[in-house]
Amino acid sequence: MTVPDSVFESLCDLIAAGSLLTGQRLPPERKLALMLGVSRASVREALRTLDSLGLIETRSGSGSYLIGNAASFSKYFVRRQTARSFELRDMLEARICLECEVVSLAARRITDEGKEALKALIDHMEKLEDSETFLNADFAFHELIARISTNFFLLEMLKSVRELMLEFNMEVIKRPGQRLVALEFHRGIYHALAEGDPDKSRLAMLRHLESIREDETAR
Amino acid sequence: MTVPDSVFESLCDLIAAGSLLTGQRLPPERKLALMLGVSRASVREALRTLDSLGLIETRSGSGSYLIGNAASFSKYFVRRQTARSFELRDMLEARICLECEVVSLAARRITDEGKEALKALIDHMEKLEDSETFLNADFAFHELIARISTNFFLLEMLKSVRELMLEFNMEVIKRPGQRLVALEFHRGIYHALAEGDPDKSRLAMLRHLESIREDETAR
DNA sequence: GACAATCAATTGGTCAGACCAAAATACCGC
DNA sequence: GCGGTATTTTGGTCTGACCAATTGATTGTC
Repeated sequence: MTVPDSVFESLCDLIAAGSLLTGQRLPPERKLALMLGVSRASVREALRTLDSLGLIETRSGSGSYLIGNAASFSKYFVRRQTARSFELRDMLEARICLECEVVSLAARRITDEGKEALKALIDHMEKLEDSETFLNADFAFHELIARISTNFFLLEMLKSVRELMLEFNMEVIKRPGQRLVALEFHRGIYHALAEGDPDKSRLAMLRHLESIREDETAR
Repeated sequence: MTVPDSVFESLCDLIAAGSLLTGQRLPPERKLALMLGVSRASVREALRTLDSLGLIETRSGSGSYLIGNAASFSKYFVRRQTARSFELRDMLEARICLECEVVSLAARRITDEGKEALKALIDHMEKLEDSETFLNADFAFHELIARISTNFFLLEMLKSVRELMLEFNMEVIKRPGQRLVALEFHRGIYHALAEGDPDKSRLAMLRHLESIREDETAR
C-alpha cells in the first residue's frame, strides 16, 4: 500500500463518515497534506484517483468538490481494493443492452449470405470440445451478428466489452453443460434472425444473456 | 486541459498506435518526462490515472506495465474510432440504445438527491442563451442520468459516443427553436425519472433522440 | 565454464520547497 | 452600501533530492 493509496482510503473514510457531503469542497491540498502527515504530491496523486473515478471535480484556484450521489460512491467504496476496472454488473448490463440492439438491427438487415454464414458457424460449434476453442467460436458468432447489423460502431463497442469480460466468459463456459445450453440459445437466436423478426431476435438474445447473468447473481 | 491530462493523452496515443503491447513495460517515468518535456510529477499523475483505470500495473523498482485490453478506456476507444471514421447513422443507433438503457436503469436507482440535482440542472438550462454553453449543460444532463444509473461502464461508453458526435450535436443545437424543444424533452424525461418509471423514462428518452435522428435523415 | 554472492545502476516512491495563475476574499475609496 | 483593486488562498507545475525495491553486471568460487 503506497502513501497516495492510503491517502485515498482516508479520503474515502472521510466521505463515508458523512463528514463530506455532495457538492461540498474538500480541504485544500496543503491542509490535507498537513492533516495526514504526507507530502502534497501524494495528496495530489490520491486526488487524481478520485478524479479519474469521477468522484470529485477540481477547479483551479478554488478547490476540489465532491460530486455524484452517496449511492454511487459506496459502490466505489466497496470495490476500491479489489477491482480497479469496471463492475461486472455494469459490463453485463452494457453487453445485454448492446447485443439486444445489435441482434434486432441484424434481423432487419440480414441477407441470405448472412443466414448461411450463421448456420455454418452454429454447425461448426457443435463439434467443438475444448472450452477455449468454443469460446472463440462464441465470440465469432456474436461478432458475425454485429457484422450483419452493418453497424460497425456497435460492433467495436461490443468487442471492447467482450474483451473486458474475457475472464468471466471463460469461467462461465467451463461450467458443466454450459456449452449445450449456449448452443441451444444460439439456435433460437439464429431462427429468429432467419425469420427476420427483430423483436423475436431481441427476446432470444435477451434470454440468452439473462441466463448468464442469473447464473452469476445466484452464485 | 492540464499537463498530466495531456501526458495521459500522449500515453493513450502510444498505446493506440500499437507501439505498446499488452504486458509490455512503459518507458521509465524520468524518460517519459524528458520525452514529453514535462516534470516527473506530472508524468506520475498521468500514470495514476492510467492505474486507477486499470490500464497499467506499477511495480516498484521495476516499472509500469500495460495490462488488460486498453480498449476499455474511453479515450482510447475514441481514438481507435476516429482513425476510421464511423457512420453517423451507426453512432446515433448506438447512442439511442445506450441512453435508453441508462435512463431506464436510472429510473430504477434514482434517489432524492438525484432528483434534486436533475431539477436544478434543468432550471439552470432554461436560463442559458449561448448554444455552446447550452450544449455543455446538455452533456451534463445526460451524464448526470448516467451517474444516477450507477453504471459507470455505460457512462464511459456514452461519453465516448457523445465526444465523437460533438460536431454533429453542436450543429443540431444551433438550429432555431432546438433549445426549446430539447428543454421540453428534458422535462419529460425528468418527470418520468422522478416517478421512478423505467419504461416511461425509456420512452421519453427514445422520443427525444428519435426527434434528433429524424431531423437528420430528413435533411 | 557454470553458478552464486556481491555491488552498482536503474526505477518507482516520497518529500520539501519554490513559483505561477486562477479564484476567492479582504480592503478601500467613493 | 457599492465597485474596483489588492491580498490571500488554492490548484498547477517544476526542480531536485533522497530512499527502497528491483534488475543487471561483476566478481569470486567451485
